[in-house]
Amino acid sequence: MHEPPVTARRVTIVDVARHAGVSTTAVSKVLRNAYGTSPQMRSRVSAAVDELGYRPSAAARALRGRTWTVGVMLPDVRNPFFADILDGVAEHLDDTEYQLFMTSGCDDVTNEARVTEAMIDRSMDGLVLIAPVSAKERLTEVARSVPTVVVGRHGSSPTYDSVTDDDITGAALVVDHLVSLGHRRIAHIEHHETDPVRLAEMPNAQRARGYRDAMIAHNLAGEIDIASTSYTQQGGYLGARQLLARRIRPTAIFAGADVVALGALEAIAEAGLTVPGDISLAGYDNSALAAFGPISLTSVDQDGRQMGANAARLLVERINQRDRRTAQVKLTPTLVVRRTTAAI
Amino acid sequence: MHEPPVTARRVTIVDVARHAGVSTTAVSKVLRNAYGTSPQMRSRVSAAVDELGYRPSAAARALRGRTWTVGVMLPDVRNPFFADILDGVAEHLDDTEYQLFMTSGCDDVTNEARVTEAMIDRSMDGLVLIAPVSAKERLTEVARSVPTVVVGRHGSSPTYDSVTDDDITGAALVVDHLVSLGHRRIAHIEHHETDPVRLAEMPNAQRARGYRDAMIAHNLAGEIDIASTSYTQQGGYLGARQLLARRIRPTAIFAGADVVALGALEAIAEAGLTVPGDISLAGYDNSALAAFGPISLTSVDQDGRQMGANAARLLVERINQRDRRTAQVKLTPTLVVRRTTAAI
DNA sequence: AAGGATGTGGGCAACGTTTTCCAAATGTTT
DNA sequence: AAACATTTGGAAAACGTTGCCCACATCCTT
Repeated sequence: MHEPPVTARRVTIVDVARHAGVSTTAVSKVLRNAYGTSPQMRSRVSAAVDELGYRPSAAARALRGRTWTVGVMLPDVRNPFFADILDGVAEHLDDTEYQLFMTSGCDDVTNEARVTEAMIDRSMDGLVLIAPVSAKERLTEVARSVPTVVVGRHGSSPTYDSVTDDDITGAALVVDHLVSLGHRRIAHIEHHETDPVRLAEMPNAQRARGYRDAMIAHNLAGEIDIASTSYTQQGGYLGARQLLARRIRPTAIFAGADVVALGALEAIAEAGLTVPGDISLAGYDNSALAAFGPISLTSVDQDGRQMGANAARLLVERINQRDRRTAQVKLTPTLVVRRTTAAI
Repeated sequence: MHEPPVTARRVTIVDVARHAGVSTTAVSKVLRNAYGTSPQMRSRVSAAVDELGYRPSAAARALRGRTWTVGVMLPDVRNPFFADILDGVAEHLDDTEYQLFMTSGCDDVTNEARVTEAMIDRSMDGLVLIAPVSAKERLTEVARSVPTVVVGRHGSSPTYDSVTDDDITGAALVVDHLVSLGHRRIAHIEHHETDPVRLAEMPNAQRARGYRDAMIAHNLAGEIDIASTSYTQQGGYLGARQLLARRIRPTAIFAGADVVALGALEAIAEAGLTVPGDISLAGYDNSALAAFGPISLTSVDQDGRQMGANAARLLVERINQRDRRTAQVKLTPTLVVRRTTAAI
């Protein structure tokens, strides 16, 4: 099928003004409900807007001030935890004029730079960066040119707000739970990290630290056993294989993320062992996967929705008041016990 | 004396022009490598651009021409199949100047309207609409004002291109497979649909039709049995319960989507039956869930990546040539046999 | 009744690009 | 050497908003 392009010219503020018999200034004022408009004019302009089906050009607005657009940088759409955060952001933003756009697949520093640049180029009013891996200076720089909230990365900055989960507490919850079930040989699969800043700021590093601290607190320093791979299903598989090959096998594994636990599940099944009969397993994130019946994974719940909502709130606040002090919101996780952990 | 402003002013094309000692026109030409620039000028301008770290304002560009932005409307980030499509789009677009932004959570007509409006307001150069539910007239209207590709919806339009999977063939693949295993009582769980246009265009309706046609082709018209619920886990659960309550139980269930199969799995387990011992089960989409070891679901693979890549290709083509005829790309699915289907 | 406050509406200059034009310089053909 | 074609670079007008002004009309004080 085919149809010649009908070049329907866009309805502009000028058309509305002419149609209502007022100036463009007047229309603009009504649209933004600015000071200096009589009820009579307001209704005339509104009528014209409706009749003509006028919509303001965000592009033109961008040149003057706001675009009513906020960008969310997502490392990976496939991670359901990020989807929770997104829900929270979206929910909060639904009550406002802002429209949310997101990007995905920013797994490295180069991509992150490209995406943040792209968002700044498009004059977005605010940015939410979820679990960014860029250098701190880079983030600080970005936040200097546009209001920014960083989610899921510890540490404070003079230019951006941040929202995190208390990963140290979360890890401790898991260890406490396993210890209370009688476990002592509790191993951990972590995401490998060497860079000092990232060791301090990335959630994975905090979880590993929380695990260590909690083990020590339970007088189990000697039982600390960490497989250092990555926060992927593959990483979980490999990590679990490492741990299962130990001379004395752990009786419980704390995987740093739910996807890691999934990979571990495969490795455990492959080794002919059962969960939680032979070995207990806990994850982190309480994603939909963890809740899924046949899997039913004990996991730490971060309430991503809440994190997202907080991020959106902070962002809107900062857009409206750029010079207010930065804030750090830290939420407390909870443990959701399911069927992959049991008494020894 | 006043202090200099804290926020560094943006570097504009004027700054570059001054720094290079040429006109803004010249800079613009070099940037877009337009006709009428000497090699000497090109190098001077490029040097100035680099030295000043200049980046063109997409906002300003939008007012004149392209924004180099394409928008992808995603119904739901949580559906991993959509993520595959997204990967395909992103992969293809990475080779171009275009930046991709997406929205999610457009589950109804109102939201879809809001999102498409928002994308048009922001002068995006092109739109990819994934499995939209809006009325066809609405989509046609949108496509009239901006190049648009619709993914996952059958039927052709004079204004937009479309990319689909051949759902009828896909459904037939499942039926053929089950018949070859000796099954005759093969039931189907569909997403309920009444609207005539949607009945013709939505993938779910096509799958139901493919199921019916294939059954008839195998002389099994009398065995056709459909539970009409929805493409959700809950829908799968309820649908399977309906089917299991039949006087003569089906020996195989073809679920219209992987999530539906998951729900069905729960219902089957609840009824004290095993898969594939008592009953065979197949899904559609070959999502990561289907591939996941413990589940290992037989499913139809749509190659979302390929669909996305095609969509991106068509979109860029149309952006560059708005009056070319619309095209419909239909891809052939394949069956991935796993452990939920077995001989009777 | 004069003066000042307040309310109401519009003119106009940005904002940062792109895109015609157009002029000058240079090259090529008679 | 004149006429014409091509190349090179710039001036200036959009594009659709917003926000700072200013002008005028009312209304309220003294």
